[in-house]
Amino acid sequence: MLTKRQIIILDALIRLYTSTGQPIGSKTIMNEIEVDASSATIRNEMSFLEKLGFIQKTHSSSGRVPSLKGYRFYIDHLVKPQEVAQDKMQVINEVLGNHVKQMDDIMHQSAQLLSDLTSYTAIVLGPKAESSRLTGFRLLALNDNHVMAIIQTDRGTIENKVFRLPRSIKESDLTKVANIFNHHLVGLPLNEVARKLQRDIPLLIRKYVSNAMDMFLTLESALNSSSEDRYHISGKMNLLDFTEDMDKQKLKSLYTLLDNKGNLDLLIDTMQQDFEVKIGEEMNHELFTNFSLVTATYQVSGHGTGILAVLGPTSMSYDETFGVLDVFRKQLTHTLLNYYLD
Amino acid sequence: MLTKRQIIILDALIRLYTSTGQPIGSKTIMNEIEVDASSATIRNEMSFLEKLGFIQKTHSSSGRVPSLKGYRFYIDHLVKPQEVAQDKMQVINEVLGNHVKQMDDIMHQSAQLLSDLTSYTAIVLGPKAESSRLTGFRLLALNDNHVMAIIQTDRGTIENKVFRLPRSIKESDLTKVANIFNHHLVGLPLNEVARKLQRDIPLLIRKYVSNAMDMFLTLESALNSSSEDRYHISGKMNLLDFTEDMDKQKLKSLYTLLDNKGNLDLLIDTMQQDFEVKIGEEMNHELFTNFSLVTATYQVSGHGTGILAVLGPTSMSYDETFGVLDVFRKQLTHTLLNYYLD
DNA sequence: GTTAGCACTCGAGTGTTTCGAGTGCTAATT
DNA sequence: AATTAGCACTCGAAACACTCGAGTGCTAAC
Repeated sequence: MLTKRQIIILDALIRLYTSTGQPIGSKTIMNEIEVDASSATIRNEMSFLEKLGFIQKTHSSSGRVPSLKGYRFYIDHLVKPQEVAQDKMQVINEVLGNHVKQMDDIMHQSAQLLSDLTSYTAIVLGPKAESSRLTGFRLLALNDNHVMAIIQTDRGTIENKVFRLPRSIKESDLTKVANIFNHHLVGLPLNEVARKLQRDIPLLIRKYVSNAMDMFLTLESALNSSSEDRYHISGKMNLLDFTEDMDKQKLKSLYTLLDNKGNLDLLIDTMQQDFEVKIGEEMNHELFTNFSLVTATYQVSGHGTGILAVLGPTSMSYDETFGVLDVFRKQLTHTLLNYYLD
Repeated sequence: MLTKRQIIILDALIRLYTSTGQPIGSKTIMNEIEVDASSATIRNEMSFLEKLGFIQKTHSSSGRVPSLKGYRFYIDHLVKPQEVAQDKMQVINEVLGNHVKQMDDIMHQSAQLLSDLTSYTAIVLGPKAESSRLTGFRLLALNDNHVMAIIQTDRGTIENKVFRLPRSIKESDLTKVANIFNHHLVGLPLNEVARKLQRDIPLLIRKYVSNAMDMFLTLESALNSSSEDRYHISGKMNLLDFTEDMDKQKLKSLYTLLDNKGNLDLLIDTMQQDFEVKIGEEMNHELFTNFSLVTATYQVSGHGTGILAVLGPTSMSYDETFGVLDVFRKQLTHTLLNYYLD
């Protein structure tokens, strides 16, 4: 168990380190904290904290930096979400309060704002209900060989895909196909829909559409895309400020990973709740050892849960990030409630 | 005017430099070229070439590197498009020959392949006819307050946007609005459509849709997006291999620029023809002084002109890039002709 | 016109030195 | 028993000197 003074020292060390980026020595801490103790005393305490694994040296006579265990302790017990400055609040209110028309715009602007305000990388996931159902399905003949499929869910998502059919199809056949789809698929949860689309439906519509495999592939991608399209990422390049230790090759891998939205699933656990922080090694990915991911969820009652995430250096200012995220989650809940209402 | 020997030396110097990246000395050139001349003679010739501005030193006793003027001369007179290796050809044929279904996929895969094969950054623009016309316009009520607009052009492009209307609108009114759109807009060139959308139409539909400004903004963005959506960029991160001289700040600017497709207009002149190369300063942008942009056009008869571009270091292998681009333009013409045909 | 020969230049790499921030330990102090 | 002043020690960063070699320009001879 840590003594009060040890906690104060650890707290000060982490605050100092996250704001300067430099290893912190005993004198610096002495000048920072209220406690009346000489640098020698603090050195003793630091040596103790090091033995317990909360802090470490970069070389034998250097100051100390927090270790993973140190950060973990800080985040679990010492973080004080920082209040967001008035001017920043105003920007957030303006941007998100503004009556934006499209869901994508809201998400996109949130991500951008979040990365701007934190100077880190922001990832925003739109709200997703646990099991949304298919409520509408339409096929629309655009011309002789182009058809548009429109997929609606009970959560307000609308996806559409245009695809070409191998041969032109009679309008009447198209209607029949649409009817079959409506009859067999509408009302089902999306995962069920995907399954039926692969198994049962091909048999049913074979007589109207001869070579429909392409169509199914496309439709399936439309169903899935709602998952990939949930990710909005912004400020990727802010990470460059924290990658001095990486070589070119690693940088490439890092950005290839971030550019490919499918990979973000690996990073972000969509089943988490409230605030969570993954520090460095906790992300289980070599490339991210020097990064931390702070995630917060937001609820839009009746329309599911979304996620806000900030990816920054392990030595990021957690206080500030927590503060900003907290404001965002509230504002976003509010904005989206309006969005779904009117 | 340059003598034959001087040209041979310039040619060898550029080839050597583009393959090693190091300043080239007289002895190296002596060993490379067929001409029978001592290193001293070559030194004299190099000194002459330097006086004319084709090559330059990096410091007073260094080897020479090509100057902008040198590259220009090389590209205008000496480039020999390199034949593409058999195995690479096969990959190209496989990927582009494969019967891909969506235009976007073709473009996207082309960009990716092009950047893979060159190890530079690839930008691909889909074909665009000089003046495509609006051939179809539909409004589709999805539910009480969501409407989908579908825009078709005579070149096969199909854009669509979903937007919400402030209040629910009668089905019949919607039809009337759609009729007005069809009557006044269909058949016109797209730029004309955009103009009318701003000026004449609002007056006409005012009585059916009270607050339609949002709708127009959205529609306009759909019209324009067909321009932004033409850009497909891949292999951005390959540029990292050629940015050792850039600081973090510049890197950020560079990638912010490339990430924002709207900015690519600045880089790529859509009115050019055949092969063109912009070398370093010729791009008129500080960030690109050490890069070159090689562009090639491809024609899909009756469906317009598209652009292939490769962005790499000024010291890139132009021979290879020209070779690859030439194969691509042919294959892409072929692939797209098929695409439009069936 | 060409070339061998040579003095000269400069960057890259390597080793040396200095400096200061920081530590751990010991002995004296409270 | 906890604290602290004092001091020897450590190590990285920065500054500096030295060497090496690839390359040049110039001159004089071919």
